[in-house]
Amino acid sequence: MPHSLLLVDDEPRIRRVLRLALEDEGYQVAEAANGYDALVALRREPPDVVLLDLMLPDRDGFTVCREIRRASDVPVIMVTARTDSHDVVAGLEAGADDYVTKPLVAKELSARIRALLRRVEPANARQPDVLVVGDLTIDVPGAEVTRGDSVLPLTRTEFKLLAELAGAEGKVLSREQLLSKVWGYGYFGDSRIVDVHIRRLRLKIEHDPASPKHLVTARGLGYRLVS
Amino acid sequence: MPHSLLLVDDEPRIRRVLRLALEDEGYQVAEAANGYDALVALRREPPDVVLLDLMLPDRDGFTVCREIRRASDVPVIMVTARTDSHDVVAGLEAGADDYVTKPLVAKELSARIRALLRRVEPANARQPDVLVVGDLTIDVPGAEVTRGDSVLPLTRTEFKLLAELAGAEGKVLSREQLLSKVWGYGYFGDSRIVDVHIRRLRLKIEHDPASPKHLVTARGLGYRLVS
DNA sequence: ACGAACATGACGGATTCATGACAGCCGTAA
DNA sequence: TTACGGCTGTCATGAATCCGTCATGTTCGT
Repeated sequence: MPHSLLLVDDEPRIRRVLRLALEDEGYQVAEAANGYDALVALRREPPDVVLLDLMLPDRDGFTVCREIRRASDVPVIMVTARTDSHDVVAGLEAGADDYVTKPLVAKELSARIRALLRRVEPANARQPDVLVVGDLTIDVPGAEVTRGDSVLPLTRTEFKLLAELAGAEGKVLSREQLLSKVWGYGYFGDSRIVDVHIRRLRLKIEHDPASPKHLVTARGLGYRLVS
Repeated sequence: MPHSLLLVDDEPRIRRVLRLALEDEGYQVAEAANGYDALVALRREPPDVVLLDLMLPDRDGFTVCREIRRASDVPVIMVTARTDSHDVVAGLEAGADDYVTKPLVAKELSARIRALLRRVEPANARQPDVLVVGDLTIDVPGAEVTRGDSVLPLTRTEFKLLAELAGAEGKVLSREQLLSKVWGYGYFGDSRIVDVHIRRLRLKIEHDPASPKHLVTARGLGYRLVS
């Protein structure tokens, strides 16, 4: 899913130029023409980053930035024609994360947005890395697989294999794909080793390993995990 | 406690000017004259922010930045005379958080450092001071572990190890991760040392050290602390 | 029915970890 | 200063178990 930006500037022409450039970089762009609209848009549809011009018709950008900060932690980049160092300091003190001056190069703005997102994302991406397939619960960071409340005693290779298959649930993964993901790219042994570990996995996770219901063979293609 | 900066620049004169200006702003400044020294200083005494010049005698700043990123998440601000937008993009892509051009105004640099710290600090400060795992209470600032109302006599290394594992409760930490967190990045001995200290910890915190219930080994992966 | 692809079971070598012992180091107390 | 005790890193050993390979049996698609 693309990252969303909120572009706040009163000049329709500048908005249009920036929007096109940023959409070209793969962002989804919303617009606001003044501080009030910006705050409304911010609350209605929180973007990943706000691009804020300093000169706005209703109130100046510093004030808007402080008001944004009161309501949200969203990253703010000030985009303005005022190159004075004093303004930079004021902008950053008002709570902005970055301050770039017009005329600006789209690539640079995009790079700054990425840098900021790179810094902010991990805090938001606090989703527990737990996969659920059928009655199996796969705790990736904990390297543990549970069914009901019993822990399945998987070995390292078995766990990695299962985790890969579960991460692509329903999709067929070829032996080669599994080899490179589980065993690493520098492996030159027989790809039949996958079969053996699949079997060992089946013995542990299938109710009837002889006729697997979850860890299914895709003859001639590879294997597939279904719930 | 003041924030610490690592200033990487080959020009002694520039270092002196920046150091004075930044100390004036209340920062504690360490210096490195080249990329190698920077990496050494980084692992010996991790700063809160790195200020990195692009032109260094041994290797260029982009490379140094990437090498820093491989070992650490520390905020990096590139400080350089090269104003070309292409360099800005390259610097940010190399993992830098910000890019400012000389000649620079101390107040602006300071404001950018503050903005960056403002963004980064909360992520680091999210670790609570007292961790509770099972019947153990781990007082991190007090460096004390209690069970019930008796204090467990842990050594410094044992305590750090336990604190790291408790901070990532339930997650498997590899020997390498533990080595870098407990022993520091600059340790090149046998990683089996982790095993030995794990054992010593078990003798002190497990009721039956021969079959550990809390400090569990994840064969082939590392260790994990569970309640 | 045939060949190819996969399943199955077994085996030996290789990893991996637990455990106990030991020497160097450091700070403390005498 | 010296002696001492506790902490740390290293090592050797042994046991557990994991992994890759192979030989053989079975199934599937054509």
